[in-house]
Amino acid sequence: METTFFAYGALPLPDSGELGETLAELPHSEVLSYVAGLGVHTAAGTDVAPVLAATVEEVQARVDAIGSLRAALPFGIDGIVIKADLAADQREAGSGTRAPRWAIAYKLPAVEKITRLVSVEWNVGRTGIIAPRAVLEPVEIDGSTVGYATLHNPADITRRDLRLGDQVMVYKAGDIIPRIEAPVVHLRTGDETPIDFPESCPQCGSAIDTSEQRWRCTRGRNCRLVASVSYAAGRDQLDIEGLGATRVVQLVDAGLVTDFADLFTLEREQLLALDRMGETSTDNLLAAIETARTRPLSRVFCALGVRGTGRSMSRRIARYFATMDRIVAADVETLQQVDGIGKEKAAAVVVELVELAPLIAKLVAAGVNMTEPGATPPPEPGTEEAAAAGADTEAGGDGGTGSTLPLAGMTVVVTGAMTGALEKLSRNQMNELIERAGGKSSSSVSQRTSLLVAGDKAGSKRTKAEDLGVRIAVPEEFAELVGAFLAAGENA
DNA sequence: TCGTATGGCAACATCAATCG
DNA sequence: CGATTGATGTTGCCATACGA
Repeated sequence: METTFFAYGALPLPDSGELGETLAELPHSEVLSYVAGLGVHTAAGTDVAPVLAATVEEVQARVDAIGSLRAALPFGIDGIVIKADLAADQREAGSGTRAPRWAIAYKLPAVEKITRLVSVEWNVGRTGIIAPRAVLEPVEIDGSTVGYATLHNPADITRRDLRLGDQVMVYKAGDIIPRIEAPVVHLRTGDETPIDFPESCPQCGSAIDTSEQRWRCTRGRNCRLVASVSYAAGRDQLDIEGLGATRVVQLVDAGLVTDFADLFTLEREQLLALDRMGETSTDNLLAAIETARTRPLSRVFCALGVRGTGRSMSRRIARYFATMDRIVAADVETLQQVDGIGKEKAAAVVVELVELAPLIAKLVAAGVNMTEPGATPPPEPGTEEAAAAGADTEAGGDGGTGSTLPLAGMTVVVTGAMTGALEKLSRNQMNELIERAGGKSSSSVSQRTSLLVAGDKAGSKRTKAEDLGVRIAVPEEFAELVGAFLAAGENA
């Protein structure tokens, strides 16, 4: 079958040089003309070509015109996009995390069909949320066969007074996701029955927390191990290719995985023993897991599945704290420094991180990366020590010249045997490294010490640091913290 | 107090890779 | 070679917490 596409924009490749800059400055209309000039199809050659509109009235007129042309078009449309033409306007509007704010869709009404609501299933998600899903008598809508539709939550069912056996209006929201619009009340026969709500978690039988609109199993993320692990392996988290739902179920059933940290200690023979896991799949999966070990902190943190922290929030948190240690050590006040975290979310995060401590420890033990590349942590809060160290003239806030150094304002003590990237460094070289990174090195632990780098066989200094509550880092973490300065020192 | 950004979820078709 | 599996793209809706 011959396929056609219409270009709706153009983006430069990273190395397109001058063209990249030109494209970024061109009004959208001219970008499209340019693309059309290259011989690429655009909507310009159709009956619903883009037009420049200067007023809201003109926009409305064009929307109406296109709407009335819809049925006669040789292709399907679900709406009309209204865009800011000038590059400067687009920049000013910017983008949210989902879509640009300078382009907005006017949606035409979707095509509807009537079918029967057969039953309702209750699915438990990775967070323990119990979501109702309607089972429909299959019906063809706009090229695909619809058999299910989400009902969101119990209140939604009540609000719309849905009953089993009802004839319901179904459409595809955005021409994609099936959705029940409403029951067709006048088609009722009297044989319809109420929809039963679950009284205990359909997954594990535990109690249900009904205090919010979305009901949750009281065991939360622990209710559905399979869902938690799948989420952790997902594209926006650890991105482990080849680990789909079926594989996860197998691993859990075989008892090989009790949390997602177990993925990192899987052995080849264990995987080969699973159904439909041959040599190729096994080796690919193992390689994917190895890669996952080095994902940035933002993704590892996201994989934990702390409620209210998805992709965006996890990135902000990781950038702010730079290491997992710092995130875990953060109190409610510190967490609120992160954009988008207020009182409630901060408290929830603290509580969940306590629960997750064993899992995090397990991940650390498995060698999973716990740092965010390129992120510089803020100066330690509770800065009496830092202030006393006298190195925080720039921490006051007016300047900021030296504040980009990772150890700015910190007093650091080294003890024990270094490992990893720092293995070959003498104590003196370590001290140099600390100072290059903006810190002050010292040889004894006191109240004024901000960080103790403790290697193997660390002794009394470590004990003292623990007593005083001084932050302790293993050499590997420290190496991450000062990575850039490490390379510089080696060459010198 | 209210507008809004974000998280979380859901349905389906389609294609490529791999297993048995 | 047929069957199984995973990956992917697409977007509306809802609830909630943030933050001005």
